[in-house]
Amino acid sequence: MDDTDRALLALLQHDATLSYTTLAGGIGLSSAATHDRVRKLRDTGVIRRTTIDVDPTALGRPTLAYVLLSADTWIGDDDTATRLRALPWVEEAHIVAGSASLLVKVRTADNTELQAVLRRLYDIPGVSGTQTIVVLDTVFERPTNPHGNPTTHD
Amino acid sequence: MDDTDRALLALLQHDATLSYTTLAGGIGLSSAATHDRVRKLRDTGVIRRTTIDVDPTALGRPTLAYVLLSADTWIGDDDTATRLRALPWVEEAHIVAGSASLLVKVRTADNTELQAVLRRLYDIPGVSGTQTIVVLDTVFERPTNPHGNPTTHD
DNA sequence: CCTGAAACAAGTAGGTG
DNA sequence: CACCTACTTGTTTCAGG
Repeated sequence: MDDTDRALLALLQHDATLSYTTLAGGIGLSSAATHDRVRKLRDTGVIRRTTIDVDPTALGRPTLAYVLLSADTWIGDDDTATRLRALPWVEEAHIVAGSASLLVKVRTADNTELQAVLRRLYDIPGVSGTQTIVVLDTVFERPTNPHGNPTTHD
Repeated sequence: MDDTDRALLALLQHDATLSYTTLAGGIGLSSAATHDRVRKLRDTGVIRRTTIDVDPTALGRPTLAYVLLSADTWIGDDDTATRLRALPWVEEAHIVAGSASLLVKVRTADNTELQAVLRRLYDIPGVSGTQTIVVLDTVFERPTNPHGNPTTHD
């Protein structure tokens, strides 16, 4: 993982349809060497997958909310994870420190559907309460920055 | 946007390197028709871009936290957005309802770096306080589900 | 890491219900 | 209008150095 790899990752994050020839031009290498590096990044798991970024509004889910789940038992187990995965509105689930146990990211069609999802979250065994943070507007969402932390060199 | 489009989106979310021939086989259409549909999904903005999913740990940012920013003035303006964008640790920023004004997703190398980012967030004009939710473990992160809400047909 | 060639996919054109 | 088959252009991928 050198600077060339990081440059490659940045280019591919921005547009993964770029040809190896174009990528090669961007980093000053031959197309074959570029190909080799990308293959290695895939094989080592740095690149987890090539995917598409879909507009949630176009999919009928313009409403976004973060829900903090409180629990009276441990809900960081596999069963809870399985139940959360079964809910198509849940995009992320994290075990968190603090008074809540779990943080989930939820996308729904509207507030009515959000309410229905909250009800389903309550139905998960161990869940004793929810605190919902409704997103009014998303300022930006972007991929993890591959470049070294700028302040490291201060 | 019919079921065929949604099936296409689901396939591409899972693996955007699939050839049109393979995609075509998955949805029972010719390669050219598949190509046409994908082009339309791109042109209409349903597919925002093709990108790679990079492991944040491999990029040296294994620590994840959500930070709620309180403000004593309005911080939903362009200047605040620009300042947040300038911080490479900030992956998402949302204007939220409730006592906080802004919710930001932050990835850092460790807790020390997280602390440094919090300090920078405080430096944004109008920010009067932060509440940090540290993620101990990510259960899952996945793309927006393209399929119709299962409970719609209940 | 490079050059170069073979296998393959993307993208285009023209035609059908 | 969405789909098909057939073709051209360009890209991926793999030798060998």
